[in-house]
Amino acid sequence: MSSSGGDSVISRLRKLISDGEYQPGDRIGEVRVAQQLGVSRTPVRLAFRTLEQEGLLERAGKRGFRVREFSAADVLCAVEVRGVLEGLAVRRLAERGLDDSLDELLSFWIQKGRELLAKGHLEEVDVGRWGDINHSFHEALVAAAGSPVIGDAIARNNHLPFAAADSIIIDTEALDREYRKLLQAQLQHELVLQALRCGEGARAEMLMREHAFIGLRYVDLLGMEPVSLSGTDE
Amino acid sequence: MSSSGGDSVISRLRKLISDGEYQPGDRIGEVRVAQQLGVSRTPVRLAFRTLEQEGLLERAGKRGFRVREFSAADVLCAVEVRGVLEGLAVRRLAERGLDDSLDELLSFWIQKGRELLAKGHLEEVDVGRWGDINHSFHEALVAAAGSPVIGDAIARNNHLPFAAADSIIIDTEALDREYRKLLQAQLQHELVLQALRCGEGARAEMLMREHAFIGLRYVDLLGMEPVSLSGTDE
DNA sequence: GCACGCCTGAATGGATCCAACAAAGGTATA
DNA sequence: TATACCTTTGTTGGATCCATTCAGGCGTGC
Repeated sequence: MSSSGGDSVISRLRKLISDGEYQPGDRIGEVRVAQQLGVSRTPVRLAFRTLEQEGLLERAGKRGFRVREFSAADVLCAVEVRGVLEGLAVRRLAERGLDDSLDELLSFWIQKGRELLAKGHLEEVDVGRWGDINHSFHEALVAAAGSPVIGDAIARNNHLPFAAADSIIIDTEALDREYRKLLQAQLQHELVLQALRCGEGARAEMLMREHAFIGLRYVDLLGMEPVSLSGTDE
Repeated sequence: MSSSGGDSVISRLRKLISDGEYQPGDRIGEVRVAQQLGVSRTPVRLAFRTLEQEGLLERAGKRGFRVREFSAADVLCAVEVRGVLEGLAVRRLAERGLDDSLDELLSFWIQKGRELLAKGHLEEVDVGRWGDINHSFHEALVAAAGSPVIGDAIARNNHLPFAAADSIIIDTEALDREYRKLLQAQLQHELVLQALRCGEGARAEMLMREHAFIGLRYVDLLGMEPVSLSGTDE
């Protein structure tokens, strides 16, 4: 019994790491994790291999693993990687043409975004809803790119902390500023769809690349604290 | 005893798959693989998780794995992914400037390539040597991109069959044609270095993207058989 | 006093055992 | 005869056990 459902060890361990329970650079042992999660060593060993492939862990010498540390530069780089990959996806999409059903789907999520932002300000509950809308839009784009390869590459990249498209840091203290950010994101979504409809592959690609930065650079511009991962207390 | 060294199960299994021992789409069982490799189920299970992350295996329903199948379109897509990622790497490199030691290293491998191709034709032993030179050049570029994130993404992408930069198919029957291909590749290497020295990020990126296609599209142009993976006998 | 080597302990990797679940086939009933 | 349920079997996931290896400490010899 217990809540040991299959891959739940992986996600629980991932959460432990991102919560800072295991510090970046720390050696991470099978026995301790197994005890902490209340499971045997076997699923932990399996999870370690998976998380190593995901990039959250790295081999510590010949023996064991350690939690990988990511600098702010790494996070920026991961965001750029997502940008070029999603850019590739939309360029291919523009080149092969946008079919009606996908146009409809994208329009649907754009309409949802419009409705969410229509009231002119942002409330705290809207944050999660925007996350869903944004995720669905991106997912639809990537899924339609013609091959699962791009989606896989993006998915693997998204395992890195703060790299995923839906990991925009929302400062609930400054919903006003966040609202302007989401307005910008929404505009970029609409521009991408516009470019796709016109078959403008290069433009769509560049828009998507720029769009990736919205969670990072735009934050800096607005004077917020840049993301830092390693060893910061909250 | 036996030759069961650590990750060797992974590479042996990878080889079994790429050799067509297990057909794409086939369900792959732990017991059979374990017996075939002469090891217990445990390392096989670990290898399955790793290969799943690498994209060679996929979950078959709720239970077990199956060998993933790649279409020609997927291979093309993986090559394009490598192109945009390596393009990103060199653009970042151009933007932050090329330091002397890297310039020296890249020049070294370019010189090696020049020497290899200087005699005006290609011999069979040169194929492997070109592979090494090419690999070193690409590796040096990616390693210098400022963050391991890009390199990781490329490495993961390279696990897909025929996606790696050093998996140019060399037709030893037509070394003359292959020679012209490698001349082109060498020229592209030199152009990239030129662009890097001038800080021309966009140009370097586009050159690198185009360079990625040299193993595929150029093959088609020359009338060779396009790569096909699934179920073809050799 | 320093260095080399041995010994001990701990942690990981591999093998085996047990349980749970899914798929398939057979039988009974409507 | 067809369908539904039950049984049986095979495969996978989890737990435990054994061997191997790496690291650290201590002792002895030079």
